Amino acid sequence: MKWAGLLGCEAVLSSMALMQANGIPGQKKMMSPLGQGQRDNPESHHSHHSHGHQPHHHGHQLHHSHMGHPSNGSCPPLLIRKDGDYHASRMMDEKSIQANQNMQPKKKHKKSGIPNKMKEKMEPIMPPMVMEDDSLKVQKNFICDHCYGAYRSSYHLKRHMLTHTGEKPYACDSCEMRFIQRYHLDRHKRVHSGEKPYQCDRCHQNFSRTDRLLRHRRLCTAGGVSKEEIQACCDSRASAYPQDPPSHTATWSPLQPSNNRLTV
DNA sequence: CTGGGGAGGGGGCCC
DNA sequence: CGGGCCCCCTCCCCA
Repeated sequence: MKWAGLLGCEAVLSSMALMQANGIPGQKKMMSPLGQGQRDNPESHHSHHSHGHQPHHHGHQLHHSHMGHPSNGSCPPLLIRKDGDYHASRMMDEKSIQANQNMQPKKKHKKSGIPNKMKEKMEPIMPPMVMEDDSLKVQKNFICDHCYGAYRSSYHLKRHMLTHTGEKPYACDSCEMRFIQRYHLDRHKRVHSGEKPYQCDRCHQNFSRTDRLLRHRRLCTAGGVSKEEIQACCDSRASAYPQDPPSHTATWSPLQPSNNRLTV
């Protein structure tokens, strides 16, 4: 499909339109479409809570005025192309994208080898998802007008847009840090609390982050290392982290159970 | 190594 | 029931 470079401004929805349609998580005084699942309000993070489940606010105000994006407002800051928005090309929606992905080996998690920031700088001219054989590519219909980054859903695009606007909806109530993604805020909070709820079941080493634990486990189990070797490794670590194992027998686990889906 | 940041993707919820 | 949107988890990069 070669539509991406062909559209004029009139053929796209602006980010404002997108935001009006969907809401941007955490624009000050508003929260995402609480009508949609009415999840957390970022501002509610200022209140104390224990992990995770904030009171839901139901603000729905959109915040139009201060995006401060660099495109001067003469053109829409986003190029949004979806079914119906652009009739000439049949753009795939999220499900179709996923279905399409099933046609190929799943490429779990990006990695072009190009640093993300570099990619943004590299792709201002031609959108990245214009491919000769799009059947082999993940369809990403949501294009950022700032960097031409392509995203699979409006949600991912909106999230990405915050990196341009500098907006960080999720504020830490213990320090001045703010985050674009809520999960990053929750992750950050453990810096303050010092908690390391993720524990390796083998060596009982504790981690504050799931990805650290997972990486640890991968390293432990990578490359045909024998069980004995792993055990030896973990035993040595265990001496440095002489904590008692958790009572449960999960392969890993947050000491405070959560709804994560990690399976090792 | 630790912490922050950007992004991919699964799955749940609502319409 | 399916689509759209979103949350959450995970991954990886970088400082």
